[in-house]
Amino acid sequence: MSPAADAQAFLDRAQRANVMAADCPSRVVLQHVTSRWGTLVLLALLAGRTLRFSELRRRVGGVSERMLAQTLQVLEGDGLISRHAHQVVPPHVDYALTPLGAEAAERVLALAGWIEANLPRLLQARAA
Amino acid sequence: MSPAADAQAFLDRAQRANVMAADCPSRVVLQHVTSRWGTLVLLALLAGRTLRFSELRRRVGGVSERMLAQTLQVLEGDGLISRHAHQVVPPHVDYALTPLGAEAAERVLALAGWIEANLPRLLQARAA
DNA sequence: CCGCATCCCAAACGATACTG
DNA sequence: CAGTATCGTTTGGGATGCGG
Repeated sequence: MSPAADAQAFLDRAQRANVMAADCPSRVVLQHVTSRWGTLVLLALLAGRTLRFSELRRRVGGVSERMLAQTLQVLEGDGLISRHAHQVVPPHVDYALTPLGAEAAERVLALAGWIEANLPRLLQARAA
Repeated sequence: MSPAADAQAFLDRAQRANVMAADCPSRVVLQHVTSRWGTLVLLALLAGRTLRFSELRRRVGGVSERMLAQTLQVLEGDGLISRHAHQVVPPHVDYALTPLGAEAAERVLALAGWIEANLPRLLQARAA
């Protein structure tokens, strides 16, 4: 297959992105955003505007340092989170949502908020 | 602590459910809904109304039999999916969203749809 | 205070084979 | 067709210690 055809195939896939396709790049982003700690980090930053590492760790109940650092790196890699390290002693690093991240976080909030609001219904359904 | 106080504490937690708290039951539901295959199964059923096991397997690209069966059981346990087995040979089992599951799936669609629509921006951000 | 590196265990996952 | 059982591999994720 020619490079031009390769490029066209890539653009076609990118244009009609489909999470149901196993090899669509949108799957990867979806994994990151819906990952165990990814959702909670996005929610914490949506509520808190800009937070330090330790503040995030306190707000996201149960997360370990390792997982928080790793999650932040992944989301930063996707352009959803911005990281700003002040060069001081002791270290001081701020995290915030990018505009892109804020849009994603709002959708996550819609889902998480619905779950919180409907938890009684969900627990009742679970019992049955 | 008295049983009455215990019960009150439980109700308080249930009433103001908070996914940021490590021990909130809403966390469990969030995990299920945002799990790797959970999101895709919900999306497939939202688009397809009612689907058989093998149809779901075909629509959710890359899922194994094992994981699909397990995911369906979990979501059924949460009351988000209904399962109806016709007693015939060969077997015939239909899956569909419950009203509760449809509400959740719509929120998942909002998120997944945003990712699909903004994939070019996301891939560009990733490159930088 | 931040977060990287290492080690290690447990859970998740996929492939295959098998059953009603 | 719709699963279950078993196995082996991969990944997730906690604990600890170190460096900036």
